[in-house]
Amino acid sequence: MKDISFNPGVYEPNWQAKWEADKLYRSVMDESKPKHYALTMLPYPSGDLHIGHWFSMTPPDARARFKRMQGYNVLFPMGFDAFGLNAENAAIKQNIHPKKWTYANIERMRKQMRTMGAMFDWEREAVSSDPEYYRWTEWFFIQLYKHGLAYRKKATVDWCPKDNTTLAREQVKGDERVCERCGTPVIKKELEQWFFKATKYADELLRFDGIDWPEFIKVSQTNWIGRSEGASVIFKTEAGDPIEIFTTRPDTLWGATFMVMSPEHPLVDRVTTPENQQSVSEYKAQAEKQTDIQREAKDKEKTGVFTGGYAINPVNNERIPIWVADYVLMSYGTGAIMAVPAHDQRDFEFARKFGLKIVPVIQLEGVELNGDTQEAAHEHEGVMINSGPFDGTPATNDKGMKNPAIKAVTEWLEQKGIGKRDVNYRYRDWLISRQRFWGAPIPMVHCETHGWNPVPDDQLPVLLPNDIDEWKPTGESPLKFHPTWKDATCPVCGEYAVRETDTMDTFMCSSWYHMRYLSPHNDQAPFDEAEYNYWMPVDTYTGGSEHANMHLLYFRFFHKALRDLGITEGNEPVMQLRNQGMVLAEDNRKMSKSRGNVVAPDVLVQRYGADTVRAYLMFFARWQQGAPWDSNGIEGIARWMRRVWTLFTDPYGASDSAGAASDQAKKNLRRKVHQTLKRVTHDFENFEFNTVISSLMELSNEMYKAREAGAAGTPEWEEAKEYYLKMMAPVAPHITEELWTNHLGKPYSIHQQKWPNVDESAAKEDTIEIPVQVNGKVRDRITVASDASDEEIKSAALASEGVQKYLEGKEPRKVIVAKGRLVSVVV
RNA sequence: GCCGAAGUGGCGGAAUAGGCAGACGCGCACGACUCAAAAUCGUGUUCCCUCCGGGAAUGAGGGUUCGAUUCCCUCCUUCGGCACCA
Repeated sequence: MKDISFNPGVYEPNWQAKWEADKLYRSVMDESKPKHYALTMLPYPSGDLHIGHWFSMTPPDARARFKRMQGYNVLFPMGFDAFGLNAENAAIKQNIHPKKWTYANIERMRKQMRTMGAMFDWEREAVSSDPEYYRWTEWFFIQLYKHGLAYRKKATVDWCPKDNTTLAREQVKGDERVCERCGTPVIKKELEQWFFKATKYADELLRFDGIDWPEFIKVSQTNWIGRSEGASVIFKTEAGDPIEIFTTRPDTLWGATFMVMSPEHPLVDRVTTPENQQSVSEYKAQAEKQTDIQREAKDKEKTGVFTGGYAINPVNNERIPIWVADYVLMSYGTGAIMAVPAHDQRDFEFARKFGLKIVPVIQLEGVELNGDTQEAAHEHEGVMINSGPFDGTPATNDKGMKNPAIKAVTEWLEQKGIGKRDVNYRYRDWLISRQRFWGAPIPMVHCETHGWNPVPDDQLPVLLPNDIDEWKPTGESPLKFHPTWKDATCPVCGEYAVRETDTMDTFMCSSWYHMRYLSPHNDQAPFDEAEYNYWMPVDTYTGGSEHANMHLLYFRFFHKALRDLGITEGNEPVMQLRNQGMVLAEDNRKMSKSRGNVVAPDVLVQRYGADTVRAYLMFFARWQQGAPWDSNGIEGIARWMRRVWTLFTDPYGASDSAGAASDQAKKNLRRKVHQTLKRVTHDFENFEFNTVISSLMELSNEMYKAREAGAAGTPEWEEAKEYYLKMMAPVAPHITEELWTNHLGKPYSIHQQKWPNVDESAAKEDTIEIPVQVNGKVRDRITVASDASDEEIKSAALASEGVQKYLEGKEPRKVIVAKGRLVSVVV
C-alpha cells in the first residue's frame, strides 16, 4: 500500500539527497546540445539566508529548470562573494578571524541553499576568498597593470569615516553622499591610491548594442557616465599663463565676461595679486573645511572672491576678471570655467551677486535681451549677436555638433588654433584600493630604487596572514601592522621591497566570478579555454537592480578590458539581464534585523516545505517588481499543493463514473491542458512567474471538475496528469518528482523529461462566445463556430435579442467584426 | 530641474496584437461536514441605484477610435538614478 499522506518534510530531503548522489544537476560540456548559461548574482556570506535570497534565486532556478527541460544544456552555478567588510567588522566586534567567521557562514548558507532544491551545480562552486580564487584576482590585477590599465595616483578620494576606507565613486550614494555599505556620509581625502582606467571605455560602455538589458539600467549607466560634448578653449592670463576650460556652449564664448576657478585649481596662487592674497587664502581654507554635501548643495547661495588677476578672452581679446568660487569643481572638466552669465543660470546668479558684467550673445528673434535688466539666464535657442563674425547664426536647443551655432564656432576655434572639439565625462576611473584586511591583496611591491613592481607569477597568490589579531580600524590596512607580512623582495634587484598593504575592492572579485565557475579548481589559468568557448557569454543574468551603476558597470568594464588583453571574447559578458524587485517586510519597510521584521525562510520551509515557499515567491508578486510580504497568502499556495497531491494520489476521487466522460468533456480537458502549456511556456520564457502559478491553479481546478465528470482513466486524463507534473516540475521539483516517480510510476527523473509541445489544434476552441457591443456597451453574447466567417458572425450578432432591442427596428450605421473577439454595432 | 519605472477591488495581482476589466489567490461573509474546533468542500464578494434591470469605474483631465487598463497630450502621486557637471 502506497503512502498517500502529504509529507514534504520527508520526501523533500530524500529527493535532494538522491539528486545529489546521482549528480542530476552536474553540467558538463556537451557539443550536441545548445547551451544556456543562467547566472544569478552570488551572495555575500553575511549570516543566514534570508527571504530575499530565495526570491532572487528560486524563480531563476525554476526558469533554468524549464530551459533544461526544453533541451538546453544548462549551467546554473552558485558561489560566494566572500571578501568584504562584514567579515572584518564581525572580527572587530567578536574578536574572531574574518576567515573563520566567513567560512562558518558559508557552511551554514550552503546547507540552507540545499533546502531550496535548486539545480545548482555544487561542483562548480567558487568562493572568492579561497586562495585558489584570489590568486587569479591578483593575477588579473597584474595583467591590467602590465597593460597600463591599473595605475597609482595621488588624488582627492571619497573616504568612509565609519568603515575607515576609501570608496569608489560608484559606492557613494544619493544627495547625502553616503557610503553604499553603511550609510555614513563620506569625506574627502587626499591619498595615493590604485585605480583602474575605466574611463578608457567610457564611450564603449555607453553602447548596449545586441544586449537585452532593462531600459532603466541602461539609462542609469548612461547618466552615470555622463558624456557631454563641447569644446576646450585656451584662455591666457595677462602674464601669459594658459588656462584651459571646457564648455558645452562654445557658441556663447563672446559672452564670457569673467572666469571662475575652483579653489583647488593650481593656478589660483599665481593669478592672485598681493592685495587679494589674504581674502583668497581665507576662501580656500574655508572651502577645504566644507564637506561635499555643504559645498554641492543645489540651493546654496553663490560665494566667491576676486583674485585681482585678469585673463584675455581669446575670441574678442576682452580683459576679463578671474574669480575663485566653490561652485566650480576641480573634479570635473579642467577645474576652471569661462563664465557666461547671460546664458548660464549659475554664472548669472554669481554675476548679479558680485556686480559683474552680463553680455547677451544669443536672443530670440524680436526679443531683445539686456544684461542690466535680464532676470534670468537665457539658456535656450535664438540667434547669435555681439559675436563678431557669427552674428546672425541660428542657435538651436540641440546639444553638441548638431547645433549649427556650436558647430560653426567649434570649427572656427580649431582653424584659429584657440580651441578644439572635446568631450567630457562624469565617469571617473575605478578606485580599487581599500584600507582593509579582508580582501584580495594588491600584488605589488615597492622598492626604493625600482619603484612599484608586480609580484612575479610564481609567487602568487600573495596570501593573507592567519596570525593577526589587531583589527582596530585605524584608517590603514591591518596588514600594515603585521610584523613581517609587508617584507618582500624587489623582483628587479632582489633587494628589500615593501608589499602593498591595501587590499582590492570586493567588486573586483565579483567582476569575473562568472568565469571562475567554468573551472573553479584550475590552477593553470583563471578558467579553462574550452569551457569558456562553450559556455560564454552568459545568456541570462538575474539579480538586484541596486547594482546598476556598481557591479553591473564594473563587470562590463572588466570584460572589455580583458577582451583587449586577449583574455575574453566578444564585447559583452551578458546577453540578457533581468532584475527582480525587493521583498519588503509586512509593514511595507525594508527588512532588517534591527527592525525585527525579517521573514526567515527556514521557518517557512519547515512549516510548509520548500516547494510551497518556492511557489509562493513566484506567485505573491510580480517578480520584476517585488512587493511587501504577506504571511497569509502562503496558505493559498499550501492549499494548492495539497489539492495537487490529492488529485494525483486519489485518482478517482468521489466519482464512480470513471471513464464515463462525454467526448466533449474530454476534449475540453485536453484543450485546457494545451492552452495552459502554451501560456506557461510563454510566461517562463518572459519571467512572468506569477501567471505560471495561476495558470497551473486554473488547470488543477479544471481537472477536479473533469474528474467529477468522469474523465479519470481516459487517455486525455493521463495526458493531463503527465503534462501537469512536467509543467509544475520547475516550480516545485520535489512534489512533482514524488508524484511522477512514486505515484504515477514513471521513469526517474521528471527533471530529465522533455518539455511537452503544444498541440495547437487541441488548444483551439471549436465554438467561441463573442460579446456584441452596441455603441460601445456589451448588450449580448453570441456563440459561433470558431471558424465562422465575418459575414456569419455579423448576421448572428444582428439577429441577437440584445441587439434587436437596442436597434428598435432601425438599420445599424456600422458593424465591425473583430475576428474571433467581438462585434461592435453602431446605431 | 533632467531621465527612468510604476499607479487597476479591502490586499497581491490578471487581461497575446486597441476588443467581455477584475483571471488566479489572500482576506471577508454565509453554508455543508463536526459535540466542537482545525482541516476540507460549496456559494458569494468592485462600487452605486428603484437590485426586474440599469449606471459608474483601471491616479486626474483631455484626444484619437465603432471601441482605450493598452496609443497620444497635459497634470498629479509613489519609487529609483543623476544633478552648482560648465
